[in-house]
Amino acid sequence: MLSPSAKRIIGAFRLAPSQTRQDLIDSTGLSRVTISQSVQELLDAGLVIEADALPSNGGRKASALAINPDFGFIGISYFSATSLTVAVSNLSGEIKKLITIEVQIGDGPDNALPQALEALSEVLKGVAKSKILGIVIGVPGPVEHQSGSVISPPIMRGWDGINIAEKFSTKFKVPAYLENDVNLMAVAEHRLVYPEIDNLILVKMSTGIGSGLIINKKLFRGSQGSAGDIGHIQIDALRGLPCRCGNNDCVESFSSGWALVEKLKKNNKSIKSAADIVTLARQGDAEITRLLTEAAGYIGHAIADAVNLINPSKIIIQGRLVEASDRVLATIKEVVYQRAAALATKNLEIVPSKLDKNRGVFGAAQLGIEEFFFLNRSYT
Amino acid sequence: MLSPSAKRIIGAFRLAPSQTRQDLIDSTGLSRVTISQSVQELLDAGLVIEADALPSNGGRKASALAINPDFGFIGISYFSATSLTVAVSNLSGEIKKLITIEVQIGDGPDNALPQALEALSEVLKGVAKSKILGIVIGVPGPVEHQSGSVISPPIMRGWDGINIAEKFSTKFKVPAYLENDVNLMAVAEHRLVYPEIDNLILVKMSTGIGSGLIINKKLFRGSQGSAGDIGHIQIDALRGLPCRCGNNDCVESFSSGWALVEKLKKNNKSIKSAADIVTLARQGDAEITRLLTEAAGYIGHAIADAVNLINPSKIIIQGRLVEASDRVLATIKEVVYQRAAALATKNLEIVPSKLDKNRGVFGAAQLGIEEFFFLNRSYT
DNA sequence: TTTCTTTTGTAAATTTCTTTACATAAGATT
DNA sequence: AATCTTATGTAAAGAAATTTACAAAAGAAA
Repeated sequence: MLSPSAKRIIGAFRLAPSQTRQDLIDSTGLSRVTISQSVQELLDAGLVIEADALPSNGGRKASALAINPDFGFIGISYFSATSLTVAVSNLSGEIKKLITIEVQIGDGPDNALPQALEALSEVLKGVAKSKILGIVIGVPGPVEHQSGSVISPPIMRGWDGINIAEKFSTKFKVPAYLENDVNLMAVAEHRLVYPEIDNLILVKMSTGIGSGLIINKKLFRGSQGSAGDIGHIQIDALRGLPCRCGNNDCVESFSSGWALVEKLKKNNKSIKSAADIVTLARQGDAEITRLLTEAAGYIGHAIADAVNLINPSKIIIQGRLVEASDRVLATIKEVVYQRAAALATKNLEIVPSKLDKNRGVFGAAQLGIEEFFFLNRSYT
Repeated sequence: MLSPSAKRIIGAFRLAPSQTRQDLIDSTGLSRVTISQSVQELLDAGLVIEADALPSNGGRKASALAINPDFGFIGISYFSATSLTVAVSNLSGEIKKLITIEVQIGDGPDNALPQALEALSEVLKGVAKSKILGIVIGVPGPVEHQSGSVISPPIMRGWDGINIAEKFSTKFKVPAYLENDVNLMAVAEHRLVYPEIDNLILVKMSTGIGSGLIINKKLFRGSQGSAGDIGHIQIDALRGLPCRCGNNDCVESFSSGWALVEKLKKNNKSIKSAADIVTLARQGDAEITRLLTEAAGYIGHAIADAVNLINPSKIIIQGRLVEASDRVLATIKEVVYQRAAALATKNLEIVPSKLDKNRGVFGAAQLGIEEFFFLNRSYT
């Protein structure tokens, strides 16, 4: 069992991965003596390692300390609508192994769930059982945390009410956490790219439209776990357009990948998926670019609402549709800066994501690491 | 100087104002010995008092402990658009004195500010200087905390950039905190009526429209202090209606008290203020009731957006316009339950305020008490 | 080389809280 | 009245952190 001070030091490493003992004194508020002793305790336990010495500041060189990346590992099982990615992360958040296979999550859990358990156990083969510290499962649907299950998920047909987290925790005998995919992306952007930002929104515009909220540097889930549901904000201009959620006029019912595909199918375009839209837009298809711009406008409306309400200082736009045309991000910016209140946009930046397509997996790693360090505090 | 444990005990009283020593053991996690000793320390310091003994649970009666309400007092200066209320609260949040005078805040600070300082010093006359623990100033405009001033306030003409908090802290030689009026109302509703709710939104629909957000039981101000700006969410159906904020189509531009007054003035009604609307609506004026219902519909749109994004479990509706007709609240409920996503409304309650017209002052008292206990920790 | 400066280690005394143990207060139950 | 039960007080020993004080390592500057 670690001393309380040692735990505080671990906490400090979350905000700054590499720190000298002097840095730790400042960031934890603990005394120099306590830092000295507790760091020794962490070094002995193997949780922290001493990295290379830093260049001198005119005196003795300080030695950089960091969490031992290989102290343990997080297993990740990340579902998108059409694929499953299983991965292993170390305590630095580095993805050590990653396999993606095709899985239709809409076909229900009967195949997908055993497949995920099997695939995860496959990528975890090289890892000693005692070094598996936790598992994070990402899913494209609304998550209820207490029950570890998804509730009325629009695209995860057949998964409603199944305790997904429990399946993993039972098989691997470690804590398992279920989280919404877009929330994980928001965590990734915050922890890896903008850790100093207090309030941030990540908007994903792909097959569906959703967002993840970081409020006061923490993932905010809302009272039912459905916070950030920007895709189902209603736009009156859509006048009765049905959404797959059952309601009408949602941003998603026009501006999402699936909605655009539906619309273009009718106009006898040879379009089957959101990917085709991207391809055609990149080839300069004027009609599609016009449609994308219109779609971006509506998303801009919803984002402007979010800016007025939440007043974040950073919005990250991500998803296939942004990649399709520069007009998309440009239009969103235009609309948000025009529609949202002046004070709220004063220091607001709207930027594309800087992470690659595995951002959800990165976020899962970060979440798993934090759960391990801060909830499951019984590490020896 | 209080011991750390004593401070934790003080913190526990914020969540439950009356607790026995046994309760404190549970709520603080401290040991029985430490509770016993630290409570004695607080009793000696006069910060805590021992109230009457509670009925027995089969053994010795427990004695209820509470913060000593008269240990010190909070000075409050609360501006509305047309009035100034100065008040004194004790540490229980009880308002001991309250004076309201007519002041037009739109006439600028030259008269209003000295008047407020003078009036506050008047109500504080009976209070020993050493017992004034802090001052909270409520204003109907966007507040920037670092600078203690309002920024580009739409109705507080001439106040922009003036360090209001400093004027009070200089005169009374205690910390002074500037806060937005609607934020204070949200604090009041949460602390006094729904302390157990994690996420709550208070919507005020009066001359203007605004909201205050309680997120994870704490007042959420956003990155620039403008969070909760629900009144300037845009409604496309309004098609170019100018708002006093300079933009078009804001909810406020149709649904607020000032907008309705403007509209009704043109239709040659004998209407001068929002109060007249209330009077006529109560008399059953059909046109006004119809207008109010339409206005409520638009506010419902904006609230539905907020519900989708923030997923609170309670929304409190407050303001003159709600009091004008039962149709207002009914319409808001209808629209929100219809427009917001099913999961987000599953456990959502939309209710009228239970506090009286001084709710903002109550909130200021709560804020002042919390600032005193948790920021200004040097109380002897 | 000598003398700074920065960074870290360690011992001793002290403070704060914890656990353990024993004691007492005060009402309920029998 | 005797015996529970609940609530609290207090002393003693130990754990964990702090402050204080003295040292030492290691490079920069003179």
